[in-house]
Amino acid sequence: MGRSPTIRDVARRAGVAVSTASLALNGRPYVSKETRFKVLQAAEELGYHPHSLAKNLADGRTRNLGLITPISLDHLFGSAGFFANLLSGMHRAAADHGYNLSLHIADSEEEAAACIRSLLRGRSADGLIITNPTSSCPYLEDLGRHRVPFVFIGRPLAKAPYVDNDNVEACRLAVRHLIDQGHLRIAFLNGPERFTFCADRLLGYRIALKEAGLPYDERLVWRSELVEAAAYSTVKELAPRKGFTALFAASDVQAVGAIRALRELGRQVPQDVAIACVNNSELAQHFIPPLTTVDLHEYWLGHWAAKRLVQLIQGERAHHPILIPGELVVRESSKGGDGGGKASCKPKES
Amino acid sequence: MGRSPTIRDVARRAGVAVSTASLALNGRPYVSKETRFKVLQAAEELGYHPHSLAKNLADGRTRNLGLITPISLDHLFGSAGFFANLLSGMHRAAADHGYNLSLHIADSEEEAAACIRSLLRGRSADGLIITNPTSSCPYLEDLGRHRVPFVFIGRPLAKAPYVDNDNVEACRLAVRHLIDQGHLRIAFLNGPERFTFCADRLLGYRIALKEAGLPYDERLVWRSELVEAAAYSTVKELAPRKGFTALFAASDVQAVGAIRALRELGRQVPQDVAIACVNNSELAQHFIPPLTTVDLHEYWLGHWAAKRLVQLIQGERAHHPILIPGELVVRESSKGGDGGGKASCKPKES
DNA sequence: CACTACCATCGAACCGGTTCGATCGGATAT
DNA sequence: ATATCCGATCGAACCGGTTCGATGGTAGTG
Repeated sequence: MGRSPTIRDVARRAGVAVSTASLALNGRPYVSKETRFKVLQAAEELGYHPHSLAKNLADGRTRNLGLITPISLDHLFGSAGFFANLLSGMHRAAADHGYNLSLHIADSEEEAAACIRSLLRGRSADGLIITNPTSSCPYLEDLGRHRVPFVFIGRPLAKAPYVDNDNVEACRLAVRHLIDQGHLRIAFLNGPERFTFCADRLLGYRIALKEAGLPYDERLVWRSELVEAAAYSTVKELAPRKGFTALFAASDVQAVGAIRALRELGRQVPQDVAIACVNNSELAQHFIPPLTTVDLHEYWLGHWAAKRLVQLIQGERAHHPILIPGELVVRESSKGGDGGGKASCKPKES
Repeated sequence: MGRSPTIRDVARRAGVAVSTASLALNGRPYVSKETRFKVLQAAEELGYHPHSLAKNLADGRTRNLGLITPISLDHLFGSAGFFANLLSGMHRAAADHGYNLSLHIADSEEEAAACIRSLLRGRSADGLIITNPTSSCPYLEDLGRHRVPFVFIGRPLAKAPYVDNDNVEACRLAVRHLIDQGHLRIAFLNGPERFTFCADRLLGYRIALKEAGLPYDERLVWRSELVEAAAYSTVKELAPRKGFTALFAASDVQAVGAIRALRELGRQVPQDVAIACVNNSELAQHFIPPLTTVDLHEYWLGHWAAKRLVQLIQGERAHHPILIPGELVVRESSKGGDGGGKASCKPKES
């Protein structure tokens, strides 16, 4: 078997010029019905399929979206499941628009910057999706210079297009739920300040309190890294001092660590302390007691990130951020019944 | 700012032919020191960076590895964390060899087949990594015809190159551990027969029993889908009948379901029943009690899959499968102390 | 000194598509 | 009947690299 047939082979067989064959194969106008038919038939007979690289080089589009994740996976929002769902939605949206998704995992932000630079220089992606933007974002300058569209996943500090969970509303929902259960003093185990989503979650917490006319007590707001052990030791240290009947954790692994600490302090969940958290992972589902939590719909986060990026590539002036609503899932850890509100997956544009 | 400089710009500026510039830029022989220097300097001054698409088209290599995952993510080995780690290792190995990783998630095997066909026809990948092969593998014919190298992750039924966890040994280790704890009647909650890794896990279970001189009792081998609810109902139904003091589960979510069922049957873990399982996920770590399990080192699974694929692309006759050893992680659910054996990450070639 | 090797370099062809400008013929307008 | 326009088609240039065959010059060998 020889090499694969090219468009020239098709043209020759159909008895037309190469340019005509190209027009016919791409379903463009200015080709007569008969010619189009001849060309398509020739292509069919030869088993012709266009060479994607050649196509890309010729028209200057790569049909590629680059996903850059500048954080080692085990730290990604404290949950690998999150990432998997994100990917799934992103891939679907990309594929729906005829784009490939190419994956770039970096262990540090510098590595991510290097990776981005290399993608830009090689002109190997039509657009970039970048997760976990931080305050430094060393690649911003490069991005601006090369005029390649990009979208952040997560709220960046710099002014740039992004898609994020509606963290404020997610937390408002969860805390509101605890309040509805009759709790008046609700502790908040938040994540590190350096994450913008932690700032947003704090805001949601405060709004819920305010709406209910409850005082905001700084002494009830704690911080730990987004891992079980850190949450455990933080709670173990700080919990004994203050009176509270419920605890809201910024992530489910933190909730789990908190619960372990509380138990050792002689307080049972949910009897003595009600718990709610964010991030409906496998852990939250299967933990005993099952955790009341906010499902962040990561799938849609990924989906809209890709979709928005495609819009930008197509030249739409798509400014405003996209916020994906979360959905409260009530389970035993907060003592309530089951069920919970349904939230649609149509994002709200802020 | 004009368009990016091309190699012709560089050649012109350096006062050499395009072909010479190409040789110089790629560090190939037959270029004098001075010429090479002139070219590199010109490139530097112009800010030249090669256009990856053009390069790929010219030399016929895409520098792309396609990852095809023919299973919706939430079913992926019953664990998204597994997938995330897999990706991480795969990406690293691919990057180390100068390859991109492009992601293709399919919801069904037919979709995966379509995706593979499209990749092959467009000649858009130098090689393919395909997860979760099944008995049908409708794409095998296409793969053979296009002569594009590929590697399966997981043992396929057909004869084809693959990388997999050493499931047999992983399970032998875990069951052996239960035996060492003094258990004589060990139930096995396995996954569905259609997965080759479940067959392998059963084998490991049997070997461990045999080595210890324990009888194999079919009535102690159960099956459920790889989700918590299925495991729960299976154990709830079957556990009351048979006497056993330990249970080995093929995955950690199954272990969790089993534990829930056992509790409802009035048997505590680990006091009444010791538990061990496979798949060291977040869930296994943080569950109460923490689960004794086998860490499958998915990172290395992904890493070696990519590495082996690159070997195949480079023309090495790399036949034998690669098996990644697992590592037993002993936790409370099996009542033992802590620690556990260390396994190296150098794979064993069978 | 003639003959061969080989290094350095060059121009042209090539990879496989798309696109642009020119051409030609037939239908419509004047 | 002639000018105008437009649909269909063609050839050539282009995208930005790599590679191959040819050439010229220099050094080594008999």
